[in-house]
Amino acid sequence: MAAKGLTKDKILMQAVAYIEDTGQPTISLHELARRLGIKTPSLYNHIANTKELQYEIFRYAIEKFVANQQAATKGKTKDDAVKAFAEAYYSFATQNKGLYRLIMSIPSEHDERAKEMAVPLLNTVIDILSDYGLSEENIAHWQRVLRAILHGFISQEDLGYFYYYGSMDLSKSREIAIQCFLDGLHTELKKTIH
Amino acid sequence: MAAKGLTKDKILMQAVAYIEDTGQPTISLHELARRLGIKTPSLYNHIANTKELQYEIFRYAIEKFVANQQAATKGKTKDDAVKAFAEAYYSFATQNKGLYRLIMSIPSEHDERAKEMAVPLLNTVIDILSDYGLSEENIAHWQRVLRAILHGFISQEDLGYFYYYGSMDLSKSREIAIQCFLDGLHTELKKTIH
DNA sequence: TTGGCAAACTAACACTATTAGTTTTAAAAT
DNA sequence: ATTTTAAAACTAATAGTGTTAGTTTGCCAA
Repeated sequence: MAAKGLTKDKILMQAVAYIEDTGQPTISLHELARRLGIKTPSLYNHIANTKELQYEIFRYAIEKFVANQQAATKGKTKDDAVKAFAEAYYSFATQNKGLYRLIMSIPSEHDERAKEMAVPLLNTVIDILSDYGLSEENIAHWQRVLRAILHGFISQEDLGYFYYYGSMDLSKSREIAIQCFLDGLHTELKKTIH
Repeated sequence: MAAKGLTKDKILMQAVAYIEDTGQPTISLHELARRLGIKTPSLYNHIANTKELQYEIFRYAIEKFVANQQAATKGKTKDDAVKAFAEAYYSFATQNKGLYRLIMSIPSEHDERAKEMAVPLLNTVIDILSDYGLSEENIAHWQRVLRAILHGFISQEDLGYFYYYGSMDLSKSREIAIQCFLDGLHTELKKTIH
C-alpha cells in the first residue's frame, strides 16, 4: 500500500489549506491525515514531528506575507510607503487570520531557527524606513515602533480588546494610529535635522 | 478520604503560583493535582472544567494588573500619567509573564464573559486620557493606539521579533515609542484646538 | 449512632502526539 | 520476467492531555 504519491509538499499544502479555511493556526495530525486519506502515523514517513511541520508552514506564511508587503509598497516612498504597508499588513492579517496567528505564535525568544526564518519580515519595514534618512540605530528603533503599533492593534482587535463602545470605527482608529506614528516620526526628524 | 480542606480558592492560588513561577500561562490539571496532593479527577469536585479555572485566574490577573496600574498613575496627569502607565504596564508584563500571557490569550472575540471581566483594564487607560480634553470618541480611538503600542511591543519582544541588531537597546526603543505616542497626540490636540 | 453529603477515589474514554514493528507495493536490478 | 529492495503505507501500543461515571470514605449534624 505504499506510494499514494504523497509528498511533504502535499502535506504542507493540505495543512495550509486547513489553516486558511478555518483561521486556526494549527491542525492536528489526525485531521491532517484524515484529509489526506491516510492513517495518522503514516505522516511520520514524511515529516519528523509537528514542530517541523509548523516550521514549514511558518516559512510558507512568512513568504506569502513578505511578498504581499513588497507588492503593496513597490514604487512608494516615505509616508506613502508607510501607509500602504500598514494597509497591506492589516489586510493580510485579517484575511489570513490563521497564518498571521501562526506567525505571531511561533518564534520564542530562544528559537534561533524560527528567528532566522523571520528576518525577511523585518527587512520589509527597514527598507521603507530607510527612505527617511534616519541613522541605522534609529531605523532599528522606529521599525520596532511601527511593528508594535500594527501588531498590537491587530492582536487586540482579534482578542476582542477593542470592543469598547461597540466595535466603534475600527478603521478610524487604525488611521489615527498610523497618523500618530507618522506625526511622531516627523517630530523626531525635525529634532534630528535642526 | 474526604475533606483535606481543599477549596476552589486554594486551587486558584496554587495555579497562580505555578504560572507566576514558570511564566507559562497555563497549568495542566495533572500537575495542579500533583501539587495539591490529590488525584486529577478530584479537582472536578471544586471546579467545573479547565475553562472555568482559566476564568478565575484571568480575573485574578486582571485585578492585579489594574491595581498595579492605578498605583503607578495615582496623582499623575497627562504626559506624566501616560509615561508612568507605560512604565508600569511594561514592568508588570515582564515581571508577571505568565499572567500577562494569559490576559492576552483568553478573550476571544465572541466570549462576552471574558470581555466583561476585562473592562476595568480598559478603564485605566481611558481615565488617563480623559485629562487631555479629548472627545469621547477620540478617547476611544487614542486609548486603542496606546494599548496597541504597549502590547505590540511587549508581545513581539516576548516572541523574539525585536532581536534585530542583537537585542539592541530595547529600553530606548520603548522610550521612543511612548514619545511617538505623545508627539502624535500633541499634534492631534493642536489640530483640534486650532 | 447513624445518616447523609461533600470530597476524595478508581476506572474508563476520547483526543492529542509519537514510536516500534510489520506489511505492502512500486520501481530498480538481475 | 523475476527478484530484490526500500519507501511508504499499515497496526498496535504508549504517554500525556481533559473529562465523566460510578464508588468509597469520613466528617458533621440529626
